[in-house]
Amino acid sequence: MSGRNEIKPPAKPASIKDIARLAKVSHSTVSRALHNHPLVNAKTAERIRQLARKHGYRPSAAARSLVTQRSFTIGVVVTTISDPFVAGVVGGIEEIAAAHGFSVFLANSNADPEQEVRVVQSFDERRVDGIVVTSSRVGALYVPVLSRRQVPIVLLNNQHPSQFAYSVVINSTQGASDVTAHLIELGHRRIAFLGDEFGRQSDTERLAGYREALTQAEIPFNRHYIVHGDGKAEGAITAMGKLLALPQRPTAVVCYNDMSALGAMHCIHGAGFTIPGDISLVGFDDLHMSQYLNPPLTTIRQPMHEMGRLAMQTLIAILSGVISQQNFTVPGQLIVRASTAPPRKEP
Amino acid sequence: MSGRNEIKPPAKPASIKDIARLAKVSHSTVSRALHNHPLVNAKTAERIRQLARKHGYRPSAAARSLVTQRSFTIGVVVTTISDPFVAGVVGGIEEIAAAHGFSVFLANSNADPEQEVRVVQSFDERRVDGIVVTSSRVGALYVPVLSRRQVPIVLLNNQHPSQFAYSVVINSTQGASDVTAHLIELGHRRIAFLGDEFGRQSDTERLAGYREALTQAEIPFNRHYIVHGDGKAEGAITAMGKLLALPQRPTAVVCYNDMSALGAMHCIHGAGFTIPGDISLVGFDDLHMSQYLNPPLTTIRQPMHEMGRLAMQTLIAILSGVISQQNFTVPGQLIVRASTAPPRKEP
DNA sequence: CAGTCGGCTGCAAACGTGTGCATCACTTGA
DNA sequence: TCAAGTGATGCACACGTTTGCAGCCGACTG
Repeated sequence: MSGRNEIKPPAKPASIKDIARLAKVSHSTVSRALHNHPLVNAKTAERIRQLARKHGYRPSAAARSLVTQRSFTIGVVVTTISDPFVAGVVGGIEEIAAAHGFSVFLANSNADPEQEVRVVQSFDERRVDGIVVTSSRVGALYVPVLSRRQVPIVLLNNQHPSQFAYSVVINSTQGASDVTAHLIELGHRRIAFLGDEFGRQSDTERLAGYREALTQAEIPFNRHYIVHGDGKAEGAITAMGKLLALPQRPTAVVCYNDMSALGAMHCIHGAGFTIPGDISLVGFDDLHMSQYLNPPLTTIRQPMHEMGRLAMQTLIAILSGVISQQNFTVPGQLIVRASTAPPRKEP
Repeated sequence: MSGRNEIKPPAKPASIKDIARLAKVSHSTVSRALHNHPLVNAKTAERIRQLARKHGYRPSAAARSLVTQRSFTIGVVVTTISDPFVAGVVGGIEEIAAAHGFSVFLANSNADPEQEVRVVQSFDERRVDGIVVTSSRVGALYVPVLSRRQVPIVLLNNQHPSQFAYSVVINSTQGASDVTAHLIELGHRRIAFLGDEFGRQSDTERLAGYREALTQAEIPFNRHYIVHGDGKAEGAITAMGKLLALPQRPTAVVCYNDMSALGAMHCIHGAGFTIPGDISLVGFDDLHMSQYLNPPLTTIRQPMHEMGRLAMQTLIAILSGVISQQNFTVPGQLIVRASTAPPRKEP
């Protein structure tokens, strides 16, 4: 927090009064002309607009929002923008925001509570009109802001949903169930689950979906087949190692997400096994790269871009006073690729 | 550009005058107390600060920047945040920005000129203190803003550098030369280059580096070994297909970036060849996933996060009035992994 | 010809903050 | 006792907009 000192101001841009002086009218008239207000003479208005264009006049958003009490900005908090899923979501948010004249503030929290507090303060000072929180573990932390300033908050795939906020979530249970069912249909019975120890809500739900499919097929649950990584490739490698060390190895693994599947894939290949020959592998997300992996990954597609769009559309609806649905659950779609196949025949 | 109408304002937050009323002092005193100005009584100041904290007072950034003529915001333009390289850069920018009390506006241009104009206008209205443009083809487009308002602009890996702006670029020539030399050292002589038809500056430079290494080793240049994709996996697949169709296939391929390498890898495997057995493959970027590919990818590491940090640090230096170096060229680092090996012995 | 009305324009206040300058109370020194 | 000085505070203006209201001018009506 240093360095906010001794900073020199840039050149001053043209103000509405400058334009007024040039047009020989009051600044009120200029304001009205630029807003196409009907109460200003058509010819004068056109003359003013031309002058404004000529001098590259841009109204100050700060001054405007001071009087209108609306900033036309929203804040987006993410754990890290380097996560490809998060980046996809942010892309969707930004697209809709821009189309409606909103600018978006992006802030990384790095899952650091102290940093999250700073982000909230920053958004508060900026008087953002709304907030989207993606994949955070502490979305609830943002609720105080909401209660004080009535700023609508949309939680996207939050790990700790609050009933006081709006939300957009993937149907984790259904997705995990579908992908597990797909493996069962192929003939697998020794199916493991590689979760994310940090993914509270979604990990629980995906595990539930996995178990649901097992139950449905009357396959007994084996607790040794449940291991946990960190939702990234690194943690998945260790976790996958544990599965490979089991006396009776699984013939298929359901991974928490595609990045975990990538790590697991790396581990499996490193140990000299083949996919899907020795082990079938599935992910969750359908990241852009997943279709090009070797082998291409079977997974549950999470429409990240659309989810981002939906979050922003919800925000705009709320701000427009439209009564919006509180909670959206979007379905995942099973994408079958070459990383899954029937298990090898028992010798 | 619809929907900026009929939007209801949120609850009004506490203002400096509210705090002043509660503390029974003028708003000037409150302002000074919160800035730790020495000319206010220590006890009064503490009392005011407590009151402010108790009522969750946050000064309005808009009002402040109106009088100080500084917004403590910067604008970041990217073609698409879904590009993992771009996301890494933005992460670095945001980290430094946050540490210095700056907030960042993120805008996607989608490489659409019309959209770029809108972004410039938006940043102009918001009175951003600085701009970072990443991997754009039209960075020059932002210069008019600079000339009118003296807003410093830092171009990061821009495809059309302007001598009027600051810049941070990867040393593409050196990187491509190093990675090509690595292949030559392994014994390859039939080396192809798979470029990016849209990457003006960087494609030219990487191609130059490739040729430089060939010349150094006295390997004749073969124009049939030059093909172009689109910098993404999709385009690389088609381009790689052309190389595989050649009567005398190359034994190694230098790709424009890791995403292209991913596509090429997919194509090669799809055609039944092995890596690095039949063909050695190298990329450029060292994306996070690259180390986990099958096989792990040899590439040039581009320190994206650090480049983002450097860009933001440069911006802050300029804003602080420190005379900063105009152009930074950062070196790439050769990372050797399993996608490269000596060529198979000729039969 | 006086009065009214409609179309256009300007005045002034407000939004929330920072800051130069005047002011006030009180202490100190001669 | 009075002048000067010191420390703390308030006044008032500025920043660049938006907007309710008053006012002006010309034309039309009775």
